[in-house]
Amino acid sequence: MDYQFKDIEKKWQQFWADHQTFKADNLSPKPKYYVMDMFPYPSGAGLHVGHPLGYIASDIFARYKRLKGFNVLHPMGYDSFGLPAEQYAIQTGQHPAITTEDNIATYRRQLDQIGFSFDWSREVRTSSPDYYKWTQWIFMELFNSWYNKAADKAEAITTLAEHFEKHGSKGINAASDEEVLTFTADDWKAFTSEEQQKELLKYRLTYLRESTVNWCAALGTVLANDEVKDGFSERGGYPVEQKKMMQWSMRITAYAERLLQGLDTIDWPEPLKEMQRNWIGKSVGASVKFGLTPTLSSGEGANSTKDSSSLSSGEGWGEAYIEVFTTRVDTIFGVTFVVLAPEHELVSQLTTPEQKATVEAYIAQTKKKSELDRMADTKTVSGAFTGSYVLNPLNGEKIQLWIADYVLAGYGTGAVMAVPSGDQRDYLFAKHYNLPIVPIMDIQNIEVEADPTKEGKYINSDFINGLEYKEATAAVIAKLEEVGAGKARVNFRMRDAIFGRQRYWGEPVPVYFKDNLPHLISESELPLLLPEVDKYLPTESGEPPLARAADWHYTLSSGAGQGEAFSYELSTMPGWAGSSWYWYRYMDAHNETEFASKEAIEYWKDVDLYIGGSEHATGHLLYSRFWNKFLKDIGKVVEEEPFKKLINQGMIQGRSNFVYRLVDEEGRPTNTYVSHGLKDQYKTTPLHVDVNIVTNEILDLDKFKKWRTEYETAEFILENGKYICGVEVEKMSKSKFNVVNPDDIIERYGADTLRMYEMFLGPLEQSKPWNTNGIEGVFKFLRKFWRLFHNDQWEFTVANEAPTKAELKALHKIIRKVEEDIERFSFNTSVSSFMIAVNELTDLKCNKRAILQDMVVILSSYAPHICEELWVQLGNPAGTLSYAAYPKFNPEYLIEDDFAYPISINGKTKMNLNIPLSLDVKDTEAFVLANADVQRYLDGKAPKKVIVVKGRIVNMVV
RNA sequence: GCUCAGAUGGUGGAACUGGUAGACACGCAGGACUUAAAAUCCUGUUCCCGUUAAAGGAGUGCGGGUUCGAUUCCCGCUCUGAGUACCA
Repeated sequence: MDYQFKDIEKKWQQFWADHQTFKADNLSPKPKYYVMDMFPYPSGAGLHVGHPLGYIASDIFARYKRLKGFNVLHPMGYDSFGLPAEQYAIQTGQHPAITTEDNIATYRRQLDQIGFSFDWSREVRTSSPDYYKWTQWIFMELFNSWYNKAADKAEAITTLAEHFEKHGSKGINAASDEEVLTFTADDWKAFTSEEQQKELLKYRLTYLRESTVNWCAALGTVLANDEVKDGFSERGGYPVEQKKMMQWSMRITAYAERLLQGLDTIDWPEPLKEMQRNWIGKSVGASVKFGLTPTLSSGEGANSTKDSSSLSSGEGWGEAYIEVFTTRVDTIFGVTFVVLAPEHELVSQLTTPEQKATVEAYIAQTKKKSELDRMADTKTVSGAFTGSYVLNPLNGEKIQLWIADYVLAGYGTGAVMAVPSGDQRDYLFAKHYNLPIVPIMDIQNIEVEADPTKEGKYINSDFINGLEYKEATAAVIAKLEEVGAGKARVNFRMRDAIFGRQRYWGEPVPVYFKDNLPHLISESELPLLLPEVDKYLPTESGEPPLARAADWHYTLSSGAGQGEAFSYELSTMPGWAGSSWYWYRYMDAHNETEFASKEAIEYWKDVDLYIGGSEHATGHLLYSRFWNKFLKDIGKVVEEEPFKKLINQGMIQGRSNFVYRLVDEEGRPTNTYVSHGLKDQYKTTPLHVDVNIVTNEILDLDKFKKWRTEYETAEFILENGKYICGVEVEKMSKSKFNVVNPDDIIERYGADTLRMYEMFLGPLEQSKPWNTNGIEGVFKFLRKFWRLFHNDQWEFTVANEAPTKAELKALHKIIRKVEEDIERFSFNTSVSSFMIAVNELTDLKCNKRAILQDMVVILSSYAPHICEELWVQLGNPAGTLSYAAYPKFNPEYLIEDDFAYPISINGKTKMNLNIPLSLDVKDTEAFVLANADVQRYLDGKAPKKVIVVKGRIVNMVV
């Protein structure tokens, strides 16, 4: 029979499902291999042809690894909490769980059609209670932990409480809030239980505190930094403003250094690592305290962070100071002013009465500027003098204190020491306000701009004069430490991640409030189920949707306060909560007593290959690494990094087609459409046309007329009897009529063709537009492959004779090629090689079992359905192909007796010459020179030089 | 501005450590089969000049360099895409 892909594919998909062919075993003597895809959010639109690209690549890899003898874990699930289902619920009143369920069904149907070798018995859904029970459990573990910097790991919060009990706050080096108390053991014991809890909260790895958040009014929720792009929400593009709110946060900054270091140990694309490094933003420098002047302290408006009374002590600096962060502490003698962010908390106190009006006007002006304006307008210099002065801690020099919006409140200490000779922003500021600029390097050129050089020797710099950069930095830091005015410090740009969302469709936070303090519910009460609500909107008083849940309160089953009803936390967890640990759930998806068993985790360990898009660089991929490190610290998992190797598949863009509608003199649209090549001779407007009625840019006129009623009577101006459409690459979207659905492709060509064509399109990592033109080539290839096994009457016919040398050569070439290609994720080149191999075997009229059976195994990772069918027809038991052995490459079959050397003169190839490979370099040269054609090219002259690279090339210089 | 990735026929792309540029496929042109069409098969297809065939020249974004030899390595530039942005 001819190649009937529909019957074949249906049959084998059914077989795999019925026999659970791809179920992975948690106990196996085989080496493990874990191949995972970024699980999808099941949107209402279903899959388009771009979505499965990465899944196909990972599936080929997973199937290949099975053939190579690995026990492969290749699971799939759904990231099913999220905003779109909730937005839909708000509009229609439909419960998000129902839409989510429907969407998952669509996704599953579409995925099944493509023939993936997923182990569906391990499917996870983040919105399912038996899954989010464990997300809540991890949250509780984080709440119960603090980060001990001395041990460089997370520890149980009880160890911190014990330390406070014994030693007070002394000797604790922890990741914590900024304002923690200093107290003795006796102080601690004297604290009320609430006071103790309040203090512990400042150390917990997930904590509640008043913080400035990205508030998106249109979405009614806060957003994490990575969910905000240029002042607008990443989803929906709504404006985002800064707002102070009581919020749950994750103390990811505790792990900043480990997150940075870990990047060097994993095999990820360099650009992606770079993005994470930038996001973490480590800078090494020093913090320096600029003391407030005593003159000021006795005057109006003086105050300090600690204790203003000590200012009169005459120390000059000491208790009252401005702290700055700098990466160039060596330039401290070039400081000519200090600048605070306008939002700095000490600004109002440090403004003198004379400057009050100016400063307040400036603050009002900067407040008006939106975040966007402030970013866009980096050229204009603006600021205001506070009237106050600070003292340089190393030479006591009196320095003006300014405010300016080029200093950001959220970075470092919100204050900078300005060195106009070395920093361009400080330079412009100094020029604009006529502040002094002092050179500090002998070779510095500061005539037109700042010169940040580290070369040369210091001048105007007190005790470091004449020194070089390295020794000067060390000397300054030593001196600062000696006088107690500063120390070496590392600063990170990364902030703690906001962990609450004022939304409905997310994991409830397992916390209730008693005396205004958060408490965990008991572990036995997990999962804390998402309650039913009448509407999915915030309440009239602005509380999150969960406040609408009737009768939703926490009651203590025992102890103090028993029977009393406490209110639950009303915000839910953000979208990234469920995706920050899901690879562990796949290891042991149905465990009811743990998130995954110890045995399962110790067997599977980590993800060997993770494939997904680069858009998750600073979100999911960073949070996942953070949670993984935490779980490692508390002894629940074994690897420091969760994803050993990661590959970003490129985005599949849309390829839009256009028709050109003629417009008349007055600019009114007509009913006539001009072909692309002639459109410049007319006045036209381009209109998107459905790419599914266009083939090789030629418009199907009948389909076009039927497409929409307005085109029913359309007329055309054709070129060469055809209507040619215009082309443009855009995002794939419904409104551009360029969406290609995999279902349609499978209907016409089958899943095997789709799989191979998606790979054939180009390198996996590269972004490229989808173009269905060309899919015929892959389809023809599969038919040609099928034909190798069949005679002219389409009867299955294979011969048992021994293969010829040529046949073995064709086979072993492809055995090696595909192996090499898959190992380096170059799937597109494999497809070409398969075509070459089948073309060769077709030319050789090869139908020998010894060749074809191995071909079936090699091709089966790419085109599994057709191969299963042929495998069985070859007489093998059904279902054994997936676990067959990849054929062994034998280099002997590729050994050649001679080689057609390209003979070139001065690097230009002139001819080819067959020369036995048994000849050595010298004999080869003689062989070439003896050739009559070569002599003709040389025109009788002897070449100056002859280069012979054995088995590659002969080059003659004349 | 900074960082990264990329630029090869009409199109998607190949050429792995410097060694025959354009594999493989699409498209296009011509042919076979057919009453015809579809399907299938065969031949050609980087460009220029020339043409029965040949022979010749140019050629991997642009300009230089290293080398017997460069799509590949080095320097400078242009363009495209992505990320990031007053980070002290």
